[in-house]
Amino acid sequence: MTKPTVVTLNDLKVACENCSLSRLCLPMGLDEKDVTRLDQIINRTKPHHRNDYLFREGDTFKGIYAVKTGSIKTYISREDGSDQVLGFHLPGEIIGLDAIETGSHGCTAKVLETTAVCLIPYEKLEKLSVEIPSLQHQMFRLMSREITNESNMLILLGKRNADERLATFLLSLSQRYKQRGFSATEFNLSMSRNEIGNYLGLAVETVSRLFTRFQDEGILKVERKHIELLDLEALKGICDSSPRQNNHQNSA
Amino acid sequence: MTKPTVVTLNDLKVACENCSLSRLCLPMGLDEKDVTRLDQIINRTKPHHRNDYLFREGDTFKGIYAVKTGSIKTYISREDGSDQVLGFHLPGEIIGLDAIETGSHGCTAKVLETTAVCLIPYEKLEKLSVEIPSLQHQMFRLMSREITNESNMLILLGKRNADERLATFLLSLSQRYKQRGFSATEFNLSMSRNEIGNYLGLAVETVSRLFTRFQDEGILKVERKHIELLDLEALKGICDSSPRQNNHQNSA
DNA sequence: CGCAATATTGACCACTCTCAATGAGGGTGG
DNA sequence: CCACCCTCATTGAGAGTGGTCAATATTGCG
Repeated sequence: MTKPTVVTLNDLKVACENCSLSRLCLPMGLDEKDVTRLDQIINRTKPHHRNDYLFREGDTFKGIYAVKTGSIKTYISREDGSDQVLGFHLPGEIIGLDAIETGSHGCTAKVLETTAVCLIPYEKLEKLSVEIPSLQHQMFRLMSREITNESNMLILLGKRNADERLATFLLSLSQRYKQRGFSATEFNLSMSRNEIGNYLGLAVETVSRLFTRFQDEGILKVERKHIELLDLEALKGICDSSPRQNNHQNSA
Repeated sequence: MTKPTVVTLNDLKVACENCSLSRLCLPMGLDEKDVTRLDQIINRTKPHHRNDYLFREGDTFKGIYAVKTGSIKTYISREDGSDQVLGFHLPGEIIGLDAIETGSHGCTAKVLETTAVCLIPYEKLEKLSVEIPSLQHQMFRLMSREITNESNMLILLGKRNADERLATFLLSLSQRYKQRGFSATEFNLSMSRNEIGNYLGLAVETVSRLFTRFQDEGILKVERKHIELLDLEALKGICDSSPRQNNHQNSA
């Protein structure tokens, strides 16, 4: 059974500061030798700049990326030119796990601001996972976490109104920054209003209006990219409000 | 790199007919001895009946379930009593991968109709994956696939109108049944209208109205649980229609 | 047989999208 | 260094999709 230790993506985040997955595994029982082996397969890449692509839809899958600093968005394009933003990826987070199955990327990863990433070649990672059981264990957990994250997103998009979506989104950013040692209440939004709206299934205008309203209500202060969360409790309250529809499908 | 073979969940589905994961691995290079080992760790359980629980939110994670026959829904409950259906799981599909990380289930799995499942104890599976590299490989693919599936769902909920959601849902069922060797155009809906609506982020009434309209338009014929898809091309056409909102967030 | 759960249908309305115009930065080039 | 432009953000007005409420089948189960 997986031990419910507190060790998870958090630790990976710390690890990534050193452009290494080492600390991801250390607490799982990896010895120094194994850590070194893991470090050795990781490619350090030079910093990427705004609008660079880490990979595009259809690209051959080379490996997974760990964000060191900066931020990345992943999205899928449709033929008609419309996009769907799948996620924003902050330092310490992993990108590309969805490409393992098919061997090619199903989405595009675009750099939002100057960003440093590590590339972990998948073939080597898989081989190493066979040799280092605790690495395999951690990989399973990482992917499991990803599935859980997406499930949470499904709830947000399926049942939440605009207020709840934006509040949830802001709290998510807050928490993720906090875990990384940054301020939980003051940070910069590296993505545009349009990208936020796209991600949350809302029109840009709705996002903009909500920012204005939340600000009027004293919940936050926002000035272009800079945002300050003044009342986290209020935001949490918004997230917990009653769902848009009270489905009674728990019948049978 | 993962080889883009056609071997994937499909094969697992066939495998599950024998209440075994064996055939999942056979094409990946497992020899007979390994297959036997895999078979040995799988628990065959007696059939479950409508409204039984495979597991509930908070239950300790014992292992993943493979659906042999029947169907399962997974959902998350909120304090206020409302639910969010996360998915419907047909024969050959896997449930519970999201619980690996935390060691306890984050959602509830409820039986929709008389259903047979296999329980694959996770600890044993993980150990075996270390010893059988191609099993580990397949596990990674399985989880990756799950992530991709959920991403697709995000698009559906984020950008699609009611017509597109229902059409996509029906085609998904169609395809999954087809892969299992059942009819792609005629099957029974084991879930209620309410559960469909909940899953798709729509009100029950909307689902009901859409069924009626699709029927009037000659796209399908539906009688309570029984459904017949008369015009698959029309359904596909509905899925490909223009998105609800034409976001231009692919600016930068 | 009767009640409860499910499904269907109609009327109404609210949330959020769409369309449109304006404002505010940020970058580029003269 | 300023003018211009282009993108992004904000704000307003109107419309439409789909949710809510309610009444009525329909079915299935005890």
